Amino acid sequence: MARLSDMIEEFIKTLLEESNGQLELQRNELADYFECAPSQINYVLATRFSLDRGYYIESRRGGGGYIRIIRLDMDNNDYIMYLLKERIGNRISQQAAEDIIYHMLNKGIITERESLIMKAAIQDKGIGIPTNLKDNVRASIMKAMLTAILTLRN
Amino acid sequence: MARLSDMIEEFIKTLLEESNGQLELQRNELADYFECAPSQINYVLATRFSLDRGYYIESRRGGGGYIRIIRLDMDNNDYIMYLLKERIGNRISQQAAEDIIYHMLNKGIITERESLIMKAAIQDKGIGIPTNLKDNVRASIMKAMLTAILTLRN
DNA sequence: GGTTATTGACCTTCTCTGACTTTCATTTTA
DNA sequence: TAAAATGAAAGTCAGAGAAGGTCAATAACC
Repeated sequence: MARLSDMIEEFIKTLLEESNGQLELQRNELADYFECAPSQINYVLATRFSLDRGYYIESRRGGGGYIRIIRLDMDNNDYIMYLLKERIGNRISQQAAEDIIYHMLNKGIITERESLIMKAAIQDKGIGIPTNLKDNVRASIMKAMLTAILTLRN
Repeated sequence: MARLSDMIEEFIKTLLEESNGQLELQRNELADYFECAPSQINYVLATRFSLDRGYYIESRRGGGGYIRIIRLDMDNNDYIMYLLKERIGNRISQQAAEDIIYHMLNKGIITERESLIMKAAIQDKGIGIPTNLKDNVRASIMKAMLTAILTLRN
């Protein structure tokens, strides 16, 4: 018997298919439709539409709130996906991060201006907190920026 | 666009466009037009036409009262210098930083791609350390990125 | 028995309203 | 004519309402 999560996953994927890889939905509406708890939707999003699986989620609370699901183009972005899934873990040094940015510039994934902004954001000086945490913060920031670039390329 | 606030924001921006960046309006009139509470107008002004987003509000109460909305048009380099030297100190909230990035995008100082990268770099989620330090780290990163942009433009 | 799924209670954020306050111009009154 | 009253604005703020988020406890599955 098909599990609820699977059905919701299928449903969302169909919608994504119909809407060119990007869609907005209302959490409560969807939960009503499947007669389940609203938090069930979060579970499906977390387990089936994670970054690892090639999706990016944005949302907004309050009146007029929404959840936006974006399918990322994994095939044309395998280098970035590799960076996100394997190369960058919880920590990364400034040198390593700069090397990655340099490489992305060379491959034409980002512009020179973009490379300068990114380098500024991951500098030791920029981060300005105790050294033992810097590499962790840098890894977070780096991944957040890379994810932003992924959503751009669709 | 479901939200009333967004509709009012759009409306005001159209008026501003037509009137060369400065306009006067009557709060109650506008509230009547949108069939909402007058204080809704204040909410829109506070959240969408803040100083960080590049607008300045003047008003006068009593008979013949008005609200004047002024779009700020500062030289781009001066604006960045103001951000670096005055606006951003040791700490800045995510909302304020996002408003500034939004404003820079509107003024054509940065591209949309650059704005997304910058927003990613200053997200609470991206920074991933104890809350009490986030605003400090964010301020550092923001200033580092702005400095990079400033050097680019010379 | 351990992993995966589901729910519900509680939290956070954003929007919108209404009651109350303040300010200013005009008109009335002593 | 100066002070008081009136009316016409705009401002403030707390609270209700409308979304989505989190997490721990339980249930279902393999």
